Amino acid sequence: MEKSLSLTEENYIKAIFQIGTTPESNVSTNALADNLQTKPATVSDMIKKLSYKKLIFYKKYKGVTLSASGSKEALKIIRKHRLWEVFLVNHLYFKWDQVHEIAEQLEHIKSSELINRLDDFLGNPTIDPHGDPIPDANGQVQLGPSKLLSEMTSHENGIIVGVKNENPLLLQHLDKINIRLGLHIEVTEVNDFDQSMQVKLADLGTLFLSEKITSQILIAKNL
Amino acid sequence: MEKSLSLTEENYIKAIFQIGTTPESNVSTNALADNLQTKPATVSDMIKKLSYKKLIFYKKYKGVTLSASGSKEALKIIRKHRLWEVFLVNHLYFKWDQVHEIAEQLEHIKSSELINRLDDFLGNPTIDPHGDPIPDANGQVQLGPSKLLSEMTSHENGIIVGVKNENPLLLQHLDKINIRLGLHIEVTEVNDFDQSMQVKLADLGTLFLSEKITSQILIAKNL
DNA sequence: ATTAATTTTTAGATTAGTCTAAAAATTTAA
DNA sequence: TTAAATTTTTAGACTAATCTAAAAATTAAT
Ligand SMILES: [Mn+2]
Ligand SMILES: [Mn+2]
Ligand SMILES: [Mn+2]
Ligand SMILES: [Mn+2]
Repeated sequence: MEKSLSLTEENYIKAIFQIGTTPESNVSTNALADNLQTKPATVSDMIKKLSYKKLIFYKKYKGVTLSASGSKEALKIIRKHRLWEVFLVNHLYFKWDQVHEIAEQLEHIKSSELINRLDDFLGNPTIDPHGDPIPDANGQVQLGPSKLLSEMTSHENGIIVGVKNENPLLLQHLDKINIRLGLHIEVTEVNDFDQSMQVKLADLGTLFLSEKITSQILIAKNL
Repeated sequence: MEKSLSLTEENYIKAIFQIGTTPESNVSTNALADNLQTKPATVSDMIKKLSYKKLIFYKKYKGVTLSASGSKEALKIIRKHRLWEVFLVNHLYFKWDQVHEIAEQLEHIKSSELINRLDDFLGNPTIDPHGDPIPDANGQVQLGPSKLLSEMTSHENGIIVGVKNENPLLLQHLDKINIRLGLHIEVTEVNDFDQSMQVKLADLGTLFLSEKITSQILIAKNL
């Protein structure tokens, strides 16, 4: 019976998972320190511990990658985080910009019984309020392919399926200009100079968007 | 802006609240150590800290009592604990013997917005699944007066309104013999030798109950 | 009212997680 | 390819929460 991870250990595992683009990509000490708002020296210590526990692979100065058991843990935490976000938005009527911080706490509650019942209660959702996929009880995620709005060219169109990060200020701004998941969007013009765009939203008419925003919006890639 | 309590501090404050019968009663170091499954030496240290923070009154060797701010904190934690228990039973279909441990974790989630929305979502319940009153957002509790079944005499009757503790084995046993909150109960006989009782339950006929059980069941005191 | 038993506190260590400052390794640039 | 810049690790220290062992205070029992 291996002891369950501490809250801190869970946060490290999750950060490694989320920083690494591919499962094999090495995550640097500094990147982790940045993400976890701590100091590189602190990260170095924790890395040794996680490595000893075989949750990560680690070679000095070469960064870390998650082991199979590390990935499994990460997916469990992300599953909990996203299911709680769905609960907060769908049942407690929080806005999408208000839930991340609370979910950061709730994701550490230990009870697989609880999370599976919550999953059922919510109707086994496959995406969270920000369009991120929710891993199932076995850690499987099905993520429809998507691209950034900023990567699209004039006259391309598609459906908004997600936002790249959960910064409350970004989310509030998107609310303000009526951008939300599920909307059909068409690029009408791209300005070469600053990559700003003019787009047309279903029903809502025309909008100008800076690259700062278009680089955060995910569009479904229709296969 | 006073820093929020640590999980450990919260558990101490709650234990002091729950051990003390009246708000003024002094809670001993050993009683706390027992309740919190720790050692008296550890309690002595923590007591100093909580005293320094003015959450408790403390005189060496004389035990502790909660200050006004300490009581307020305790009631907030108890409110959270009991609201989460209602959620787990009413919406996730946990049994009443399965929720205490999970609520022990959930009670430490920090967000008054969350707990007030949860309260509304649940329909502002006044009691938890074990019959314990739920403090409102201002820390007010309204507890209908009750007495122990073991204190009743032959031919007395009343409504079961609570259980004194949340030991899963006790709760499971009560389930097994069909005793639950809201039932009308009448004492038909009390055996002087061991205080065991014969009782009649609405619809469910006659039952024999040992003092071990009757001393855990609360009956409404009809005024 | 002494003595004995119990309770509580202090003293000294330990572990997890954190920090700063300095040393070592790696990467980048001249 | 050597020097400079950057990244990472180590060394040493700190805080919160815990423990064991021993000392001090209180309470109970002769
Ligand atoms: Mn989130
Ligand atoms: Mn999310
Ligand atoms: Mn409980
Ligand atoms: Mn309860």
